[in-house]
Amino acid sequence: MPKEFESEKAESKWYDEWNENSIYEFDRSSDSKKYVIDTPPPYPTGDFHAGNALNWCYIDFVARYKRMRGYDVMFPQGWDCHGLPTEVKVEEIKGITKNDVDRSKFREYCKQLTHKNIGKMKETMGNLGFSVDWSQEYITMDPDYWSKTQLSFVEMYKNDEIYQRNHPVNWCPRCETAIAYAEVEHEKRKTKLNYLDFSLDNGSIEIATTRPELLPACGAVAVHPEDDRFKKYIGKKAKVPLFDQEVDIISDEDVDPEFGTGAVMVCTFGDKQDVEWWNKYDLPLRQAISPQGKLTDLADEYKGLKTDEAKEQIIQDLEEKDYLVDQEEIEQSVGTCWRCSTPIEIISEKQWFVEVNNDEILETAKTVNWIPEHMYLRLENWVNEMEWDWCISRQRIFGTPIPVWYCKNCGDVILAKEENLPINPTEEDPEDKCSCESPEIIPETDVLDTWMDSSISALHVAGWPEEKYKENYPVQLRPQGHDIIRTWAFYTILRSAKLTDEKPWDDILINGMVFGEDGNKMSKSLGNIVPPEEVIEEENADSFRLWAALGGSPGSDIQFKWKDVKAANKFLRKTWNVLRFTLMNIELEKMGNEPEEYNLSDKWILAKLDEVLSKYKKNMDEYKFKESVELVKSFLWEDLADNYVEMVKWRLYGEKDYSAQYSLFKSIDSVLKMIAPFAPFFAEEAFSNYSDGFIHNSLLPDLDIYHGEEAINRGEILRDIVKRIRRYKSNEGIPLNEELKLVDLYNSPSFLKDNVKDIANTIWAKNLSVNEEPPNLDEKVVDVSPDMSYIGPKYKQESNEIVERLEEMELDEIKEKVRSGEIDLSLSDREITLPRDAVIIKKKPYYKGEEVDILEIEGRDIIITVSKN
RNA sequence: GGGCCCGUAGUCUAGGUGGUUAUGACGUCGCCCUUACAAGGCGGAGAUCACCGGUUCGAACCCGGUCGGGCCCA
Repeated sequence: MPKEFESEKAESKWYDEWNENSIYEFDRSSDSKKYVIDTPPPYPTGDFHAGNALNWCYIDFVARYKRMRGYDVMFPQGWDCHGLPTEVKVEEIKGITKNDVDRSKFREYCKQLTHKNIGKMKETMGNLGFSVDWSQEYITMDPDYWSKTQLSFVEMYKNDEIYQRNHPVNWCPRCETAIAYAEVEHEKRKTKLNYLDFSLDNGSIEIATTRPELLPACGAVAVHPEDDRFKKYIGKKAKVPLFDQEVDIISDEDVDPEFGTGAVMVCTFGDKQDVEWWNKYDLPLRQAISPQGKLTDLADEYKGLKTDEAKEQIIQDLEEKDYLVDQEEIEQSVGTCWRCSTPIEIISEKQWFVEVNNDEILETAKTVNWIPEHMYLRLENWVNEMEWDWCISRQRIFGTPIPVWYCKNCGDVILAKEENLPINPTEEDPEDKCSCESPEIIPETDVLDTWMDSSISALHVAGWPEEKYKENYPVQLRPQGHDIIRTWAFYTILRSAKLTDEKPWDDILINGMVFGEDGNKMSKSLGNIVPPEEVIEEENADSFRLWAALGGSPGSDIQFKWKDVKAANKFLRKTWNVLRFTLMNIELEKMGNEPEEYNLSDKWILAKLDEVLSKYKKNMDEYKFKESVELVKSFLWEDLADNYVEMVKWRLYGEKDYSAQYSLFKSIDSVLKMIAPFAPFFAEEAFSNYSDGFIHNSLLPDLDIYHGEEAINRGEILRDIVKRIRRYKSNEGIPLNEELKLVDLYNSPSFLKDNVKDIANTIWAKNLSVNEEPPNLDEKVVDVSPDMSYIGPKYKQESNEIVERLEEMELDEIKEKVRSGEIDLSLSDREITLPRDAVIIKKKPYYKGEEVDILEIEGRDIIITVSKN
């Protein structure tokens, strides 16, 4: 076995071997229990970053672990291709706009770019060793997939869960498309609050607005019903400056009297609040902004100006005509397009919507097991403030086509037939004519929001729409980041509830965000990005994965730290060396048979291993990766390497003792299997030094050779003695392989008599005696202190006084009382007698005669005396 | 402004159901090459458990408040 683990060699070798041998392939028809994962289909940006990597590490830990527990695991990988970023990128690369080429050409460009990006990301996934079953790969831009998206649309349309109507939508004037509420980001920006005079029949009312360019869209002025300044105007009319429309003065509780003047104008539409009031008070629809972000006919002379140009111009005119009373700089939160940061507008357009049923979503979400639990609250919170239905139409090209046409004659919607899907209405005609018999149709050119594709990923991987999808549905696991709970998790639950009346998954495992070493969220602009590739190059893939496991628990954000990666590497090195030691000292070919007898130290390590294995399984079942790795690490390092190996060296070297060989082998083999899900390359490489086949194809052992308290307790006594003497030697500057003349144990449990050789040979004692009786030494009581865990619950309020009395007493006096067995105390209102248990007695042995050292073991009665030579 | 999470040595961190001496890692200091590993072993120093108040015989832990940080949203 090589001296060191060569990660580069292992990484380049095993990933290919695993795939060539198809060891991660899911077999739908097999009898074994299934474990299906609804892997996130990432957006193919070409960059698989550290945040993705954390998410995928969690998935891979689970996938590999479940396989080793006998599950047939499906770890698929999809790609959520459609959407704006690719279109924008294509326009940039090709130096065109989407309207310069025909639709199919543009789609083709988008597909090419997407394929290229997918290739890059797959490479990183491979480098990190993810056990994806590539035979299950899906790409949402492939007609195969979008036929499913379209089918879901058709089904939901038929169930009246999708409808089309004029409705205010969030609109990006740059991208010229509607966007969903969830795609709106909020940025703090500085702007001017303008104080304007609206004239009344007699006098005027002063309102404050940040958007004077919306004056032509003004449909009302609103004040608080209790506002004494304005009460008298409620129900009257006000005249909008420059545009002269007369609008009602209405009152509403939601007006903040503290903001501006306490009077606001209500427009079509400045913000969500306007939409609400427009609905509530049935205000006129005054659309002053076009889909291109320019002012419309309503704006008279300002028509055709962009909003910011219009704003400037209008302010200037207001000033000239004395309507502008004052201006004030304020900070404001502006809704912007998630893609291009352009401030969004709310405009009324004919769009397609999915009905959002809040109760149904929450009810379904509640039946899912959220890890960590509190992440459910984020969804609940989001759902409870949902007021609009989900706008699913996008005025773009690269997206799943909406499978409908309109009749030119009567305007009816002609829905595509299920059996004709996938279909692109801009390229194909419907099978049947409209019911009005008119032959002329207009294809729908809008495409679907990309969340319509990705929100059926769970259904897709389960095999929907084939009937047998039900065998795998709900799927077992959805892993995802907490940043997309309000989108992907939300939409998936919504769609699952509508299409199947079921929850999409049993468990949802949430991962946090990745921060850079400076403590900020990794981002290009902060320059704190560490790409996974860099870590693999500097250290190795397994150490990166161990960082992901150890850096934090699911749900919590996790900071990238090089020193964690390096520490992980040390753990691997230590494991490698223990295996190397093992293989150098065992007869590998014999390992199939269980030895007939075990030594106490063997029973101890095997019982300990049994305990570690069962805790490990419990942790892994609960997605506690950090705890799992820590558990294995401390077993490997402390129990196995620092103690067990030291205790069995003499048996391995001298007697070639089989039970020691076997126990050592079982231990390190189990350790490797437990770290295999976390460090797959390392584990496979290590495994190949002593076994055929793949470690990732093997099962986690169910050890039941020795277990239980007794073996562990007794073994720990043995370990403590050996450890104590090794520490003694180290402290005394005695080389560990130097002999000690005489070692005597006192107050020893009798079973240790069977372990004289173990102890003597481990610590190099020429002579060793084990005595049950106390040493012929004097013991000095050095301290008597109250035992609060006894006194507290028993004496409650009197506890403090008891402690005071005890502390007042001289050591000699209390010693005397302890000796007599009765610690009588006089409290303020009564006399009590404490039993011996109420105090903790610390003794120190000492020796009057020759040169021996006396060692104690913390927490044990055993006394060790040592004569060096 | 709202919801959720979090404040424990220089840094990161463990601490079901309250029990007095708070865990581990990195770093730091000292000693030691021990037939796998000095990228190792043994040991030391380093914490008023953010702050204030309450419940309790007893609070890092439970309750209330304050301050600070993070995420998501308005």
